Amino acid sequence: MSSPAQPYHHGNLRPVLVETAVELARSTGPDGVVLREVARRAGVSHNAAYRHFSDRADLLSEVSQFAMGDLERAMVERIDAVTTRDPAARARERLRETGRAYVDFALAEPGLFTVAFTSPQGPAGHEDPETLTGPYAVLNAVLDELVECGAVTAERRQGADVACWAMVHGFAELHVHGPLREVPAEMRGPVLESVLDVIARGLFA
Amino acid sequence: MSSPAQPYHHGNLRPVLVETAVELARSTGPDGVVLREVARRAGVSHNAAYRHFSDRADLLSEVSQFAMGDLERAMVERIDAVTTRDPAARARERLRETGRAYVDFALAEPGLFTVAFTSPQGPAGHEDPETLTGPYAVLNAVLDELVECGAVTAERRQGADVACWAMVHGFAELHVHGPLREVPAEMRGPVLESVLDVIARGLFA
DNA sequence: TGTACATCAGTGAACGCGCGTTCACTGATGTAC
DNA sequence: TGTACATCAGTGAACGCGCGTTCACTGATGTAC
Repeated sequence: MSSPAQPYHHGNLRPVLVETAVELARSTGPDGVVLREVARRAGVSHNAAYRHFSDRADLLSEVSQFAMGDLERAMVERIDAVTTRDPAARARERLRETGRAYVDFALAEPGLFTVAFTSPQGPAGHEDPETLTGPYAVLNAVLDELVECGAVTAERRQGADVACWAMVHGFAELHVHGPLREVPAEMRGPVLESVLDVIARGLFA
Repeated sequence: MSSPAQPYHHGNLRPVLVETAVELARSTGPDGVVLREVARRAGVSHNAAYRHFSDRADLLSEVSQFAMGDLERAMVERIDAVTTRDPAARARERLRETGRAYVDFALAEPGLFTVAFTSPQGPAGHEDPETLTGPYAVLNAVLDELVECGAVTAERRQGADVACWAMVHGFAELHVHGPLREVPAEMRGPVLESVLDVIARGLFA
């Protein structure tokens, strides 16, 4: 009547492997996503994974997609929490919060942030705009709001997406992997705000 | 009288190893800097390198420093080539050229750019400002010029260095390793210019 | 309801890879006397 | 000028690592009849 502690058929292995790999990525980055270690932690033989993923790159790409989704969720959550009433002020604040959320995620979850940008399939910005998803789509939606409420002119909307993205991505990279990685945490916040000020002055009418 | 083709004592091995490692980094990035391959290409046994470097990380750090110097040289060269007469316009153009040179280097030499930002010793921005060198110092000097000629206020000078750096670094990262890496080359230039416009409007009085 | 059998999802053993690093050694060089 | 000897800068062989991946296999499941 009692089933063995570890039945031969796991029954739910694929999602468990992804989850385990995500945890590994969280703590050790892309290089930490080692097939044999994932299997070990899932309590399964090291090549059981090959029933669910064609190879390590396949699993890693799954992890990467999850991480990108996590970043997107973090951004959306923070953007939606903005309570400013005035539409233009609200849109401006939502843009700021987009940037803060991006950087905060990178600094809080450097492993996931790194894996999110590791060897994904293709470009994020060249599919049919209708079907855009992910952080880039979120940013674009916020920028479109700014145009709609007149805070950003149509002309300045051109290239604004890449400008915003590059700014926060660069800020994050410099602090996560780059030469600013030793900058104490309490200094980062104020500097980020002044960086966001530069973007704001550069974009808003 | 004739010396053998390969004398036992190389006589100049250390710089040759660094040079070889730099070429390897240029074509294949940090992971391509493999001790045994460096030695192979230098025509020397694979552990001769241990007479000159304590380990692979030591050699790689040398390569990283060279690459950072290369980036700096590229920036200085381009900045010095600006011929604009009017001091304020000249300073503004020098800042733009700083950004263009940074991004151009990253895209032309992705391997060196990557290795330059790979595991260097410490932060670039926390030594005594007097002794600052490298790309960050070059940027700071250009920004100081802008303050001197009144194009940037002292208040806006605060954080301007990180803003500029983050912007071009992020632009470069997104295009070299990131989701924009498939963007065709002819589209990058115009987008970079509009990104530099955002910075300019955000900084200049 | 029972049964034969294809298919699915695991297992353990093994391979090959190329690396960084260490060891014991040797050939060449420079210096004290 | 000669010589003994310490030191420097190479050599080739070997080790150990942990990985990704493949192989032949087996236990469990589901389905057609």
